Amino acid sequence: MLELAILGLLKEQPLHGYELKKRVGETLGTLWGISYGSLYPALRRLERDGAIEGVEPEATAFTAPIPATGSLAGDLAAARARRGTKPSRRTRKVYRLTPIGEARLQQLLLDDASGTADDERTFAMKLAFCGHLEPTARVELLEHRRSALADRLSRAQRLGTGRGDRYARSLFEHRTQATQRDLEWVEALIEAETDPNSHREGAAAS
Amino acid sequence: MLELAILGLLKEQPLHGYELKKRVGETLGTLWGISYGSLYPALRRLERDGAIEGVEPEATAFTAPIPATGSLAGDLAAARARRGTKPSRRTRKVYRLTPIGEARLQQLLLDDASGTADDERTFAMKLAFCGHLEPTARVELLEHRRSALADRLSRAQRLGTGRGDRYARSLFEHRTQATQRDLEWVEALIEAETDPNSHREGAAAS
DNA sequence: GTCATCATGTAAGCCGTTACATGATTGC
DNA sequence: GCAATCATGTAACGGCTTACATGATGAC
Repeated sequence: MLELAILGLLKEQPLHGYELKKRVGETLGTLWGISYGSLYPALRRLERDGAIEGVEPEATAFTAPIPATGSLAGDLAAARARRGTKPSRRTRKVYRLTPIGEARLQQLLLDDASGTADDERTFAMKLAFCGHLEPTARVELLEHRRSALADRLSRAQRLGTGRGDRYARSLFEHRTQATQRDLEWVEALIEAETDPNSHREGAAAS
Repeated sequence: MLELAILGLLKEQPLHGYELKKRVGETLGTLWGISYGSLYPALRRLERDGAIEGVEPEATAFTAPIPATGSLAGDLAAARARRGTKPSRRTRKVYRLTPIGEARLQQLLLDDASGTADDERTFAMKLAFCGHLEPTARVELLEHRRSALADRLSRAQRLGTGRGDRYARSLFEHRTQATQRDLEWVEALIEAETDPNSHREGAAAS
């Protein structure tokens, strides 16, 4: 999951750890807040495995490329000096996805994590980054989710109103309804995917 | 969390591990399926701490109490022989809540687990067992949840439509709506709690 | 007598967290 | 120069899962 988040975000643009953490918070909202204690070790691991690599500081966030002198620290200082305004932050390490990392991302997006606890989070992550998937694979992901939700729903409906006191029952009902809405949502996503009309950029999703 | 589930279920009636696992699945539905690898160690831990204790086999599931001979295995066999029908299963250990366990349950139900990841699960568990709480404490639990959800919602609304491509945005929107519904649900629960009319047994919750 | 199910347990490991420690840069 | 924030990192630990091992019972 952590890997998926990191690779997915780096696919869009190079980032450093601190920023990465913030983005995960924005993308997954309340669903997940990663901690530095897991993030930084993960970054080093991914770098060791060749999935990500550091980028030269001055290439980071500015559209105009600046010729390097060979000294990293020197270049950084120079780049800062050249602009009068808000300099980039300091010793941060900006990472970028390598081809190996791309492959790894595809793999993580594809592989069947069903049956795992924490289905919700995993699917949310996958959905957030499924734009990097081929349309076919994307539909497959959505269909898979749909069938999982449909199963869950029918199981819940077979159980009726649930057991326990009114609190437990209310919980059960509320969850069942939530599942139903999740299902409808996923079905709408699938339809949007299938219907070529809604594929135009800027089309609003319900 | 595991402890909460165990103590909450045992509060209602004595059960053995295997059955406990099934009940958690029924109560929490898709939210959580515990595994034996965590359940049994937890049971032993709770027994060691005096929160739960084993019950005599024949007292387990039958209304008519049968005098014990002193030999557990003997009593079990005897009890089985006395009935012609479906005998109880074998070497299962049936546990019951002790006063210490009750206190522990109250404590777990009460203490502020906000800020923790996995808020959802924890609240779901607490709600499922909040029938064992005093009305005041119950309302407090609900109010606490309400304020957490309200915060979350307003933060989401301040962010607008969310970042990223249409998948990420759709996820964001869907989650925001889910939060809104959670909030309405909790508010309804609070109102039902406050209104003395709806406290009659058998009253239907919307 | 053997298979499926019920039932309990252990060992290893994963994936993350908390708490802590440290350093760079900017704003005042 | 001092505080706030940005930024990176490490160590210890926690809770749960998976995979494995074992045994009892009932159905056939």
